[in-house]
Amino acid sequence: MLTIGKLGEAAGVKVPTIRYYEQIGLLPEPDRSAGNQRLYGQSALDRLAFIRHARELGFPLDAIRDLLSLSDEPDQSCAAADVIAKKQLTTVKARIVRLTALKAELERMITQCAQGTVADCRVIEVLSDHSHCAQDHRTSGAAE
Amino acid sequence: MLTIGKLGEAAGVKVPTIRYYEQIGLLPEPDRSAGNQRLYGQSALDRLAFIRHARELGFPLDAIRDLLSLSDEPDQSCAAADVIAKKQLTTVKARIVRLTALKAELERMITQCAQGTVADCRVIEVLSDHSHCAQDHRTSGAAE
DNA sequence: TCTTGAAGCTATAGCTACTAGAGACCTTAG
DNA sequence: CTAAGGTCTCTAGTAGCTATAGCTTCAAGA
Repeated sequence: MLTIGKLGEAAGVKVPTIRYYEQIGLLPEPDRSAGNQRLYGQSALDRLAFIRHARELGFPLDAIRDLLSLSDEPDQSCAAADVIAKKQLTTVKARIVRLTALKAELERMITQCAQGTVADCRVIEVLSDHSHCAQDHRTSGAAE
Repeated sequence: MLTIGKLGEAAGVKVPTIRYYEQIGLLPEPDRSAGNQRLYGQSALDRLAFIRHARELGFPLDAIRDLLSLSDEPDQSCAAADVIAKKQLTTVKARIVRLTALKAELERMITQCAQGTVADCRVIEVLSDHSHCAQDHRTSGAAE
């Protein structure tokens, strides 16, 4: 049996986050010790690792909730989980495109900065005037 | 003179967002009409466009606040602006590395999903068990 | 056995960067 | 003059945590 601290350590999740996941119903309420402290078994560790891993993959908690409900009912089709993963892949691809454009823009700004005064600073100038943009980075969604 | 709606349209920023920026001190309090409505001039438009542009490049509002205060004093060195931009570039680069690993992982998951039941669905399995990961995507910070 | 310090508990508030809603008021086109 | 739509303030909500306060419990050393 693991205390919440050990569980967090094992799964790589901070203690308040575990309590938060319990609060929003992602993790079931665990058994308690005689002194009211949470005690976790292997299944909680697996579930938490699942959640953490999905978070790392960029899944929002709602999608994770769906995935967990799928795995809680193993007779269901995997198509639903596949749909979720594909949706995430689309999001991730879009973010990469977006960030790559931002990177180019930032690099351009920085290399052109002559280290003089603010009056002729490229960083400020580029930010002030959209016409300086090498690419139109207004088109692919929010910057995050 | 522009009303808040026209200003938002001109800068590509939603009206509540403008009021929010004013509230947190990013935009100065504008003059008001006889009927208490905000009226903006060119300088507000410039400033708002700057903010929006910096947001699009992923700068957090705190960094934008710093950049704005720098641009208010054009005789200073622009080294500080350079530092802010470089920090942002580092963040963006890290996110790209991270998201690229996630993309590979999701693609692998999807191709391996046999479209059967959840019991043999790799999507669930891969997310449950870190050892299935093609790359270690644990190393480069939070998923956002 | 006692004690001390870490770890746990609940509850509440705060964070970023907005967004949405309620209900009243102002402005402008027809 | 009226009606529609823009604007006003204020509050609360969003995601996904993180931090704080003030308390209790647990494990290890003296």
